Amino acid sequence: MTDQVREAVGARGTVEAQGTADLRREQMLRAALEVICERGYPDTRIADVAERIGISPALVIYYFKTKDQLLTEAIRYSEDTWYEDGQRRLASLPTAAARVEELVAMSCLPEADPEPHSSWLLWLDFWAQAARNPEVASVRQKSDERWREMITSLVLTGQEAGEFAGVDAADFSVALSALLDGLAVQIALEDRVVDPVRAFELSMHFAANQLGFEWSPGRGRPGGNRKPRQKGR
Amino acid sequence: MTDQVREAVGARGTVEAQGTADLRREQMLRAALEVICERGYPDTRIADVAERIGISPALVIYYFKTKDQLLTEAIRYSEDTWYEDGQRRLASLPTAAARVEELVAMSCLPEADPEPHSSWLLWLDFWAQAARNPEVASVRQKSDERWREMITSLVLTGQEAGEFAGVDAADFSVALSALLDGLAVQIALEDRVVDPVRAFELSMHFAANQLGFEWSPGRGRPGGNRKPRQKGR
DNA sequence: CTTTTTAGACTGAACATTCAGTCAACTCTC
DNA sequence: GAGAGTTGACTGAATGTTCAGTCTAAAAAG
Repeated sequence: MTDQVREAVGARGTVEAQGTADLRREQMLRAALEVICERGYPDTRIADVAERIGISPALVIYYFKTKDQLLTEAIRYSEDTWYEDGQRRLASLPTAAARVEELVAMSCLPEADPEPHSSWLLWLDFWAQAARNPEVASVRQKSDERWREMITSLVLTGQEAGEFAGVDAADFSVALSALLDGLAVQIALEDRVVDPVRAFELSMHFAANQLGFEWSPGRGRPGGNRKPRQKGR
Repeated sequence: MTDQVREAVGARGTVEAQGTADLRREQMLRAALEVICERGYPDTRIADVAERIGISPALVIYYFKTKDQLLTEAIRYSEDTWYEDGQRRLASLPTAAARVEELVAMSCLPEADPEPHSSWLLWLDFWAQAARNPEVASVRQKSDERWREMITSLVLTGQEAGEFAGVDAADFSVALSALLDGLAVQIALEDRVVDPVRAFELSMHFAANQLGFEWSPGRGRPGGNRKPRQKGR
């Protein structure tokens, strides 16, 4: 066991039965995601991710047979953790409206996200890559369906509870997810007129309007219990 | 004057005072856009665009000092022609509602577009590139503002004419453009559940709802006077 | 009107670099 | 000592860019 690996084990809380191999893999996946965010998917070199964790490039190939596999798995990893994180967050909220709010916030407010380095920039590379790389395309398809189903079932339970009006849940999920995607582009690209808060409020107005519940900004959400928003890129 | 260039002059209708140099440039820009659509921005080689018009790679560099400049200008060219095409289309329509419909159609329905090879895939590469390439970023910013202003002024004139309700035009333009962008992603990536027609109708419902005008599908638009939609990719 | 010059368009071949992937050896740990 | 983990050195292919010219058409000179 290398010093670096032992160090990593010591640092992380949830370790247990994960072998050193699995640890290394995850370490590399995280590093890969960081590099992708910084340099972009196509310009990510295996030397970069190796350097980031202080190992030889050859070792990256030892774990992932090819560069393509590394990047593909990194994307998958990112999507999975993002999704799991989302589910965890929603689970703890009482009302459907609150869950909608959280969901929209997840997609709009860059609240110095913790573990998963899911910058919005990742999305852009992700989409561009999905256009030609079938492997990535299938990851995206699955991920998108998951996301839409999350919205759909959220709407349905809200309707059953009498919180929401009777719109078509499937249509709404397509519309909301598209709206959020489009806003995410602007946020990622730091558009002058579409800042995160505006995107958030705009999305919430749309949701509240469509689903027929009351919502007004400032209810703790933006500028509330969250860490201060990071500046610059 | 080369045979190829002479040929090009003969082939095009609107030539006039465009020197052979300008012709060549445009020819290369078009070729570049085609290659970008096929292979993706980062995988576009100057050899590809050279081969496509039967010239030497060196000539491409002769016109555009670097590969980066070629690609950047290609993007700019694409955006400009798309915008001009849009303006032309809208200008000929009588009512504001019809113009909104056309605008949404431009963004959703892949109607075997004519001159500008503006596939939706281009958008994705465009965004991804804008994230790190400042030159591309400024092109996108300008292009996006233009697009939003197009919507805004369209809404304003519609309101003055009494066609539309009194929503905030700026907010609406942000929302609609984001919605269209998000749907464009799904269309470009050929999502199973978000086909162009559904995206079109969904967007129109949103617009009609927000702007307060009547709209129902099937009024000539999808499957109407347009060329049949192309299949596959 | 003919010859010479010039300038722009264009090319083939080389150059230089970057990088993914290979390999043989070395080093831990069990 | 066996096998997983790890590395430095290397290679081979791809590809952007340079360069030294060639070719052609028009301008200038005679």
